[in-house]
Amino acid sequence: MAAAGEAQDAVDWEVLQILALVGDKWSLLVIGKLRDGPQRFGELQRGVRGISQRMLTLTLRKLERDGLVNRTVQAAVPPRVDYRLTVLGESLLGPVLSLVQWAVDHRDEIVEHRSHHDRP
Amino acid sequence: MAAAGEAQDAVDWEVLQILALVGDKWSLLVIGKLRDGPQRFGELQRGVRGISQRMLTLTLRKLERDGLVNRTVQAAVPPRVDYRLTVLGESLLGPVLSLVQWAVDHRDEIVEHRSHHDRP
DNA sequence: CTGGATCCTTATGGATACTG
DNA sequence: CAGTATCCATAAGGATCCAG
Repeated sequence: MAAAGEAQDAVDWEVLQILALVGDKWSLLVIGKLRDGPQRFGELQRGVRGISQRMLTLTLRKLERDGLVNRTVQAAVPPRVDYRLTVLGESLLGPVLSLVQWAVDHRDEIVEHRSHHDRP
Repeated sequence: MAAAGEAQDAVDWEVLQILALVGDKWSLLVIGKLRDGPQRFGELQRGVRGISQRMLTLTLRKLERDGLVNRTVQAAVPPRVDYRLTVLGESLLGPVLSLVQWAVDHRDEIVEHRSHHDRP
């Protein structure tokens, strides 16, 4: 009977998918910024503190590939490129925000425990 | 008026805290395994597919330091060490599972979009 | 059984310069 | 403006050996 093991593997797969989507430093911050609505490349870079041009590009490419973000180019001079959350991307907002809310609710507890652990 | 910027920074801080807690490959899997109840080091290593001894140790140390996991040693030969989720750790389960549920609900959509993006 | 120490390879990401 | 390309430093992580 390998049903239990297979079920566990399935769960693991989902978890790893989540991490592949938003488990890096920038994806969640970019998605969070895009909550404000469609934005241009430059707006995003100014909005997400500390992100480099390179990482913004890589992050947007990944989010686009995974279907969370939509990229629209308007051929003009100077060029204008807008990024917006897709329906799929917006559907991710709920679960993510509940996690953020958890962090808000427990930040003091975490910080407290961490310092207490360093100096018992 | 810098209130908006400060609020955004606060949100960013929470997001980065989440990533520091569970944004790595193994933390979520270990937490997921600990849902089954308190377990020994060896059980965890067998339960979390592919984790090395080193990474299990490091992950558990981090989770312990952040107050998500409790470590109890029973002096004996051979030594026995049990790990269990703390109350704080269990409170994280809800938000995390809603995220997992999201991945379950949209896995087909994600896979489909990904392959479609590779071959347009 | 639990887990620390070391070596070594790869992945990540910042800085910078250049292009349509 | 919106990238692409390159170089380089650091971090992450696997394999292995050793010890209480």
